[in-house]
Amino acid sequence: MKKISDKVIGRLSLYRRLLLQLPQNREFIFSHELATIAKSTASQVRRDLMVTHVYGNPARGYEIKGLIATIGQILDQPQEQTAVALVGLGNLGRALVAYMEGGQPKLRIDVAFDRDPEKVDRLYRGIPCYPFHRLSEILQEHQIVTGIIAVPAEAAQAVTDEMVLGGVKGILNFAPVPLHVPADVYLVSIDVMTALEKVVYYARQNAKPSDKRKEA
Amino acid sequence: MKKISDKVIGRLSLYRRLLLQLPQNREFIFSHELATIAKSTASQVRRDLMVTHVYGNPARGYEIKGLIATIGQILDQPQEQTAVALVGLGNLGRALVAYMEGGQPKLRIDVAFDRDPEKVDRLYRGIPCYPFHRLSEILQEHQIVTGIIAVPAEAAQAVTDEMVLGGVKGILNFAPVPLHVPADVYLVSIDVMTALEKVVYYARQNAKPSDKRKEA
DNA sequence: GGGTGTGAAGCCGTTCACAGCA
DNA sequence: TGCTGTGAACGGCTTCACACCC
Repeated sequence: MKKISDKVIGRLSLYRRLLLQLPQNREFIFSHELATIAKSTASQVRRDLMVTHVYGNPARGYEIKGLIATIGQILDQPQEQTAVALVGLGNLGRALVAYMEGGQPKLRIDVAFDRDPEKVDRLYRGIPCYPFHRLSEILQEHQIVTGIIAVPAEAAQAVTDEMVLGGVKGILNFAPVPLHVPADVYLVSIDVMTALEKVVYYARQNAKPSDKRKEA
Repeated sequence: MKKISDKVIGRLSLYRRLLLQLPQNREFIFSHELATIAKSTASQVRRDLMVTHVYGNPARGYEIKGLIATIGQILDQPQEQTAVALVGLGNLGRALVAYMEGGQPKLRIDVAFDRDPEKVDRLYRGIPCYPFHRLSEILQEHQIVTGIIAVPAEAAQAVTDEMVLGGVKGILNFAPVPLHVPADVYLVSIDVMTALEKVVYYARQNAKPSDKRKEA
């Protein structure tokens, strides 16, 4: 299978989620319809779907079942569930646990880690929680290759290093620090403060022109 | 001031945060040094800093104070604090409150909203919480132009519409749904499940080659 | 010599536009 | 006729490369 770009993978994940929400009896969908619900364009959707090799029919559109199945083949582990490790069980960590319970059933948070002795060696919503110092050991033991970092900035690089030691190859980071990882580890950082600053900046730009309050 | 791109705004925000963490007595920094801590490249940094019109000196680098001040002029509201509204006080919402307490002091969550009558009409960490139906009213009253959506997917579009009605021009969305907003509203969506699926995908790709466990 | 500022090139992702087909 | 699949054009961002300067 050739390389599929980052962006396309992200959109395929979105398309699948949207397709799964369609009425069960719905069989086909046109690119422009999927584009509408994904807030995208028809060309973009067609381009993206090319990588699935699910071909649409000009009269009917794309077969929904086929798309869902093929996107699953691309994104999901062939077998059962994929185990993910979560480090940090603060508000953010707990929000993520809730998120996952609703979402993709193929992904499961298998183990959690926290610094707080109160949380360690207990279950949180069925997830066992261990202390930081057992990180790499337990990741190796469970053969986990994906980790989520939900700890404060100061701890993030140390946690990352332990994860890498434990054999993790993909990290989703919520700490507001640029992390250093080896070349064979894929890192996605979600920087909430930066995102918010962007929004504030553009909100201001857009609010300015109509300074004399446009609301009636 | 000419248009500054999305990406550049994001990096300026990051650069400022990193510069603020430098030792107080540090006066100058070279582009390659800033690049190292930002996990970027020297050319990228120099390109980005061009928009600030803070010029570096080949012998010394860039003056840190000047950079921080100029980035502040670009990103921050000229006067005091910028008020932000938060909708949804679940785990995610509370995590965001905590985030903001640590971060940028220029940004402050002024009001919160929740569906839960238990939370409504009380203070959470000093932030007053109102019911959903007062959203647009209160946003207008407080002249708030920036909102954060931290509610479940089902409620997100309705909340968005109310925000827009209330005069919001920038939205940071954490609900896993593509939202529809008018052209003059700037929207950033952070889709955690999609980000995680990306990470899982690439983690698998990277883990595969060394299937016969490389750890000694 | 080593770093900056910046045109120019390169790269990638998106959009256009159109032939082919149900 | 209206939609698909896709080569080609376009546009934006990043990287290169080099003249200029301390």
